[in-house]
Amino acid sequence: MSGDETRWLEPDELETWLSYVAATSLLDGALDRQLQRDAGMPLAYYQILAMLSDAPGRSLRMSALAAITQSSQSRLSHAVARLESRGWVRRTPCSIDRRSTFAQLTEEGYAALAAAAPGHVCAVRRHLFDRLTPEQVQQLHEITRAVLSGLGVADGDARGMLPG
Amino acid sequence: MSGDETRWLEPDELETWLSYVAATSLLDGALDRQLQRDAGMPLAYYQILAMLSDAPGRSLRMSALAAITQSSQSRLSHAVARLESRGWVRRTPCSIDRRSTFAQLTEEGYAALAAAAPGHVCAVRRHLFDRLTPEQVQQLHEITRAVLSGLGVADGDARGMLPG
DNA sequence: CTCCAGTGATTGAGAGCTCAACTTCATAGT
DNA sequence: ACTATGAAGTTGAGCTCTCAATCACTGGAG
Repeated sequence: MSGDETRWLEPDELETWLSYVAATSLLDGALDRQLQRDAGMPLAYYQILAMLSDAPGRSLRMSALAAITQSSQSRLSHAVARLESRGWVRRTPCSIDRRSTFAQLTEEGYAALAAAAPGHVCAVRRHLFDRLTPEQVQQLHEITRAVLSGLGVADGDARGMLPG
Repeated sequence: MSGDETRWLEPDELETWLSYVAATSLLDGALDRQLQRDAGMPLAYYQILAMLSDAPGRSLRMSALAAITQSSQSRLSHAVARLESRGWVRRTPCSIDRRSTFAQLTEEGYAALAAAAPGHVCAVRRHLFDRLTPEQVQQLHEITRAVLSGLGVADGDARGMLPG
């Protein structure tokens, strides 16, 4: 903490960083707004429903669901409570380990996801994949994998997005 | 809206997308937590202070500040109100156009930014740039530029990050 | 001059998130 | 069996963000 040896960003790194911040926050905002407007749910809820729909029995332990959605347990607990109040998710206790709770997608939840999916995927295409060459998609994958490995995440943790 | 011609994501696109979502949300969370812990401010506030510090007179119109921080006017207004209550920003009316308001960084605000900057830049390095090759930095810049152009943003809008 | 559409900014309500407790339960050590 | 440690999940308070409504002002059009 003594001495001033901070390595500031190089000009090209700074440009990249500012561009990254702008792009990710705008992309996030655009997807969030699209889903909120057309499906009445924020992006975070869509991701929860999508992960559940892809799990065996459309059901997962809360802690597993938190892990694959990059969410804290507290955040997930609040979110599932709200999803449950809409009838999209049902919570059931686990008989093996009575600390655990399973979150299961209801039929209504599945229907809401299925209704939201086309518009969402279309928005992801329009804003991201339609703008990139196949090489850039590959590069982006490598880059995000590198970042993830630095944040202590094993690759291939997250699965599924399509309902079906 | 009739017919089911949704173009779902290809397997490699899906992989990339999931990896992207995980990486960006974790990176965002890590930077936010670092700043909140070490400097008592969220990332969004740091970005506001940083943009102000780089402006002539350390001062910008609210609408200009909103634009370069990718923030809605409402969000910025709330944020600046909170920053003002901490003494980090001062609001002054514009005499030319009396609808406008200038936000100016105070000395205390500059000091808070200067104190926060080393830790923040270090975290950006650790989590992002230290994990990428120079080619990947270049690729990331191209990719984010492509995304920005699709969201109606002219490049080079945002400037500055370092205090000084 | 008067009216009016549009811009800059603020406000309040409500939704969602974070952080720090706290409860309940499992398990390893003694 | 008894205790300690830690994991799973929930809760409440406080903070930030979004959305819609609103206020104040500007710049024309008639």
